[in-house]
Amino acid sequence: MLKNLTEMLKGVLEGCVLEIISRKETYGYEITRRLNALGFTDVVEGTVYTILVRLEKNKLVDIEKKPSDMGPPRKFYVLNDAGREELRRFWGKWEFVSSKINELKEGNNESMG
Amino acid sequence: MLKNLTEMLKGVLEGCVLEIISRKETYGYEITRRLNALGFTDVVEGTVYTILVRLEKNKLVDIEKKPSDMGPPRKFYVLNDAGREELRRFWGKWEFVSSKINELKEGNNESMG
DNA sequence: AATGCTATATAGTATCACATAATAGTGCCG
DNA sequence: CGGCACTATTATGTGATACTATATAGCATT
Repeated sequence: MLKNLTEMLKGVLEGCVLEIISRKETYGYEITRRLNALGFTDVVEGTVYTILVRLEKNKLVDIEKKPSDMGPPRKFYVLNDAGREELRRFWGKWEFVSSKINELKEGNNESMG
Repeated sequence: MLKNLTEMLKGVLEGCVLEIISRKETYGYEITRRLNALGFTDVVEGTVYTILVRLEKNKLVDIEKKPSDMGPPRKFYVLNDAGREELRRFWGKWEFVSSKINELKEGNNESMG
């Protein structure tokens, strides 16, 4: 698979985590597996947990601890209003940036002087 | 226009600069104007020059200094073989990452367990 | 008791875009 | 001439982010 996507994931991985949480209440370990299944095979738990800590610090999520019969207790995350608004902004940025980059890739040079 | 695209541009701005250089021999100031015209209005010269220094350090470009009748001399950049290969790899990564993110956005969840 | 899977936490690192400022050439206007 | 605007490059330092590496711990199977 493709290697070293690190830099390209900066600024989008947090948005991906927000999107995943928005779908259904979930927790760090499961989010990591979800990202791996998506194709981001090199993303590890440590990376996701730092993002989750950041989301909590920025008050974008509500948290609830629940027992698991598979191992230690899980911390479940749910988007709050601020989180949903942040997710909306993220997709707005993504639409903008990705469309511009694809424009550059396709060679649409009309905007040039 | 959209604000604070900084983090999302990490890992892609260098690729954009490579693509712009691949089109025709050009220099830092002009590349900055090109990116601004593309829509990345907040990108400033300082940012582009740090990228150009990096490209030079990584031996992805050949450089030629030429006089200008508009101001100080210009440093023109041309992709070499390594630069073209790096650009190819960049678009490969971009295709991969952007397709996966769009997949997540559209809600294609088949890949989930 | 050892291994493996599940589950979270955190200190430290590398990389990158960006802020800021300095330097310098050209042309214009007063 | 003096200042301003535009062109053009260089360099120092900062902040944000993904990643590395490690530690801790519950549960199940061997």
